Amino acid sequence: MDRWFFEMPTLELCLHLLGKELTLDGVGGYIVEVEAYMGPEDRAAHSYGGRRTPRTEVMFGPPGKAYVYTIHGHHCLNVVSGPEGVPNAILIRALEPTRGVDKMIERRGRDYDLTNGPGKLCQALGITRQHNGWDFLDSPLRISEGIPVKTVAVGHRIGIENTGEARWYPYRFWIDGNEHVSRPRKALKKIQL
DNA sequence: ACTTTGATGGCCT
DNA sequence: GGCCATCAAAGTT
Repeated sequence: MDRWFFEMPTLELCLHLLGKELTLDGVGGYIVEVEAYMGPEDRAAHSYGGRRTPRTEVMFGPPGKAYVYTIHGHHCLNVVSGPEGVPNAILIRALEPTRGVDKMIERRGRDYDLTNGPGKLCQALGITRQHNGWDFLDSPLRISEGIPVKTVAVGHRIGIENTGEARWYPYRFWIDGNEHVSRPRKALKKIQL
């Protein structure tokens, strides 16, 4: 990937992140599910209304960096999207494991359901708040070329029932038919790439 | 200093 | 499908 990759509009970047390989220190897999969080105008976003706090600060900076937050004792990884100053981010919700599976099994304490959820994949890869702000182009946390994607399914996002109309926004994207998607849902529509 | 709130996961029926 | 453990971050007093 190059710097331009992360300059794409957020929803477009979602499509292009699918199939890419995400790794930390040689452990990781193909990105198979993501969700967009569209900053100030998206009630489900941590940065809704331009809310700028120590937690959300990294989203106000340049795209291509990691935004890692904790919830319910778990960690979740986002790719900060642009344009710079607009606090958009893309939540990585699921991977298809490719590298370091033994390490993932050790960290997860089981040999199934290793990376089919935002908290699970962070545990499997060893991602914590210490990785907040890391650069995907210039750190051990990397996004690189992966596999071509034929069909992307689109649906509403998971776990944001208390956000009014925002819960229905079609901002969830996954590789159609992939076995590692966190919570199978019927697609609102499908996009052929 | 205290209270509320989840972009979850695991286990249950 | 539902319940709830759990804790950092943010909001409130």
